Amino acid sequence: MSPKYKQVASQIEADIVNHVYQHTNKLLTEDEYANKYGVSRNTVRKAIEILVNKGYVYQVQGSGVFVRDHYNSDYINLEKLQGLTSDFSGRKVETRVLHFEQTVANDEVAERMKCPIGTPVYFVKRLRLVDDHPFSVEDSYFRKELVIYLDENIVQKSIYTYLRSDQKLAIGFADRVIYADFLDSESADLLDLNENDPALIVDNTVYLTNGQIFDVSRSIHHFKHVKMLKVSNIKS
Amino acid sequence: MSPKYKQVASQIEADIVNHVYQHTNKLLTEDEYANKYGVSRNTVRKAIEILVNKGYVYQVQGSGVFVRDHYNSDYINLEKLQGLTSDFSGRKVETRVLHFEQTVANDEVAERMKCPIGTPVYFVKRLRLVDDHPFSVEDSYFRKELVIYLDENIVQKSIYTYLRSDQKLAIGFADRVIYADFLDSESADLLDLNENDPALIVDNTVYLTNGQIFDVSRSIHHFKHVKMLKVSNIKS
DNA sequence: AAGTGGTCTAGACCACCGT
DNA sequence: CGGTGGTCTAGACCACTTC
Repeated sequence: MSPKYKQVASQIEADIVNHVYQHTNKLLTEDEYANKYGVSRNTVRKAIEILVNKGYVYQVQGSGVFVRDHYNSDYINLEKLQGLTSDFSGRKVETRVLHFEQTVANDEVAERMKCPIGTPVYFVKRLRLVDDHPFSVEDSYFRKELVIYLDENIVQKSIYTYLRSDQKLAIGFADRVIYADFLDSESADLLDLNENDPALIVDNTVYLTNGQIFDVSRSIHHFKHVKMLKVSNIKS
Repeated sequence: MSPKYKQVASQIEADIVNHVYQHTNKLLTEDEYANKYGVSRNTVRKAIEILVNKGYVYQVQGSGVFVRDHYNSDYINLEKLQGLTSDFSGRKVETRVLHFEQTVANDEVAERMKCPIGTPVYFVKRLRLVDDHPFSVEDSYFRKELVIYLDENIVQKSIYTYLRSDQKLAIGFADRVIYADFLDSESADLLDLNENDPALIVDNTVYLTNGQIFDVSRSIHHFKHVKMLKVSNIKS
């Protein structure tokens, strides 16, 4: 049972997607939603806050909440963390596992994971495709003591759904560092590009709620097909 | 007079920066802050939310709020929108205006600004340096009807501080699209790189609170010196 | 069982927008 | 001036962690 503010957010989001507010681009007032859904105004405000962060709407004090042009389905939204499938809903998203093994952290991985060299880890190399175009190559390492079990079947699907639901892993937060570099020859082959083309790279570090790092990954993206989007409000 | 929750956030932030919580990495409880500052618990929660978004702390239900390793001064934090000076506090940040003119939107700018071709705009080209290293080249366009006035002196300093304080412009929100591409030869010269090296590019679109676009810019970053950071929590 | 963060309410008052 | 979002309160109850 998800909390009320998320339910309200989903309902309003569905309305937006279905162009309910098309005429004026203006949402109902907070009081109106509070009545409509039988919740308090603060709950409505938390719901709207989610939509603001997802880039669906913007708020104007004294005036109302308005629908924005929202970039649909062409960008990786840095606000959402659920993975490609939700960013590219309606498009064909495919994952190929290129390599899966149980190994130990070398010096570079140990540094990124802040763990000793030689710590047991799972290594997964995957190629992601969107609409049959190679999209990104991802190298992931999972700390074995923390994820307990992983195999090639699980890795083929959504690793995070499995870790969260089946393993009950308490995932806390993640850092992503975004930068550009020359494309290496191996990734170039996989992405159908040339060595030394530009590459858009994301280094991802995922922490448990207790602050331990259990997953680091590096995604090398196809520079022609991948753009990231960040929506900002001028507050906080 | 800024709202209470921002004041509380600043105080706690100062405590964190001054290593007040170093021993345990644990903040006070929400009730303790509520008492300490004479505010309600919800106000404390809004304050902590800001710190979470800035990547200073993370929350664990039933346990407490904990200080994180925070990346200081090496990355552009995508959460903050205040510009380079605040990201690289303590380092030398320099801006050189390469070009300033009053002109009209061509088809590409008109498309990005969603305005008619021929709309009067200010064009500014600037080179940014950090610690004497070329950092990025930025082309900006401002819609003349909306910013009213701009000149070479203002453009040398913080354009946004001027627009906000002096022009009382109601800036609402901004989109940033991040991608990689080949470096063009002009930018390569300015950044002290070679043509066709990788480039990390950010297309920025800034809206007024009424939804109008008044500024678009494209920043071409030095791929060796620039990394962007996004901190995410596993909620919303 | 006690401590602590997460959700939710009902209501008050302020700040800003528009007519 | 009325409408609408922004801030703030005091208190209740739930969910999870820790002991």
